[in-house]
Amino acid sequence: MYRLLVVDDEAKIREVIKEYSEFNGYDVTEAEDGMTAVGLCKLNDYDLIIMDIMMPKLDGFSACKEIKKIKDIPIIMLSARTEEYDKLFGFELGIDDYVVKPFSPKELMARVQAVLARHNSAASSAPETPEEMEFGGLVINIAGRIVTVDGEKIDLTPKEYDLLFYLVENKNIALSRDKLLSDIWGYDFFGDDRTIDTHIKNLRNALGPYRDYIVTIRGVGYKFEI
Amino acid sequence: MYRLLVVDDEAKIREVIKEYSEFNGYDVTEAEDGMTAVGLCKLNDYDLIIMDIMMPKLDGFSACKEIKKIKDIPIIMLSARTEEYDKLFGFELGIDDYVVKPFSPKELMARVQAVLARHNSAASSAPETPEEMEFGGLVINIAGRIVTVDGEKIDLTPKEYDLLFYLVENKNIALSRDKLLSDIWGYDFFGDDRTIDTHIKNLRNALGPYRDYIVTIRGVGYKFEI
DNA sequence: GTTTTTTGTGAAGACATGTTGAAGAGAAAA
DNA sequence: TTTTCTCTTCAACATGTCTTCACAAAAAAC
Repeated sequence: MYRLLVVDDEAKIREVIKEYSEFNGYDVTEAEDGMTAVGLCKLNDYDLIIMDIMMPKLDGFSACKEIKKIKDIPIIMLSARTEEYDKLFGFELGIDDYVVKPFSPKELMARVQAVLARHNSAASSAPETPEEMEFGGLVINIAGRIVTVDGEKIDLTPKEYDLLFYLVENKNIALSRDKLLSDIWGYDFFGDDRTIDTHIKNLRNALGPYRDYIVTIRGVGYKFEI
Repeated sequence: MYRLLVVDDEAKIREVIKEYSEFNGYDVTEAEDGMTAVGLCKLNDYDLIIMDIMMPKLDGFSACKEIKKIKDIPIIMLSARTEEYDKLFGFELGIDDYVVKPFSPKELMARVQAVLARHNSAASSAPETPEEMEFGGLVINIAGRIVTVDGEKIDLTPKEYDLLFYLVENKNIALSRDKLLSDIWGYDFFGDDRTIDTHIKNLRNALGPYRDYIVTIRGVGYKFEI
């Protein structure tokens, strides 16, 4: 049975979350401020923490920071504030998901389930993504971020590797420049579309005999075709 | 404009919800029991239902069950009872959100908005878009933008592909040149109608044995007939 | 059957897009 | 700070694509 820690200063919110969580078979502990939450984490083990940002004594971000120092427990943040800034800031601290108030219990539960599943599959030795991907003589070692061409290791810059990996992950799917930019560079990148072209060029050159795996789709973008 | 159905036996509650909803730009229909609500749902379309649990004739849970059989309308439940049992049951029946009385109208409105947004994005972002469309030996791979004729891949220019895809998407529908132009080329295209004819010609040639799927409708335009 | 209207087709110029090398800006490492 | 590596932008070039046009062919109207 999974153990959840629910941290919020509003009793009503805690109660709703607790009831839904218990219905879903989770064991719930409540805490009403960040300080208490940190203390509880020192002494007990939890599988997941659902925590509000705005709290007395110790806010959610600070509490998150402290907890992450002690143990690697997945954290879902609650917030009434929708500003992007919070999200970014939070994610850097290792937050696993983010739910904006008012949320529906159903949605929250779905996220809890997703985060737990993600964490478990990562911890257990049954990864969804294989260690390596092979396409003829092109081998991508994911854990090591190493790419070999006919057994020979090739040098790729970080962006080149990310681009290759993304293309391969979505092989046989036409990917627009827009999508590539927002998914690899991030939605906050406001540069030129054509940057991709240059990286594609460099990547193709690096792939040598396998350069043709990367297919241009005129008027759209690129795809990895196998 | 969104249409809400408010179901509660207390006129005062209905009135409050109606007032706030209309202020927020929603169109509201009232019903005072579950039986009436089910009847209304059979005959009308609503975007969201706000329903009390405790009602005469047919309680909220039973009504919810009945309505879900008919149509997939998001439902927000109201309840004065905080017992677990209520929530559990509701959860299983596919309730989208849950508000405990006494609630603040502001909170309820926020939830209405959230549920509507979620439902809409879910509906629009996950339509039944098959991976492939087949018409005899003509296969269109949508994700990869690849068209094969009797297993053989054919080369299509961007416009040719877009045109084919649009025709197929609207198969058996007569499409005027005007409509084709504005929907494929964009409303800001001020060129010649006859441009389409040339593309149709090229597309037909590319389709080889399946060229006759594209039918000319004299005086109007073209259609994909299957 | 002839004329008129509409569509089919091939060719060619105009246009748009992708490729590429180079260079400077920027970030990371020394 | 300096050096090195990476990323981004730019512009010239090559190539592919689109649009237009003129005429042929077909269908409809007279």
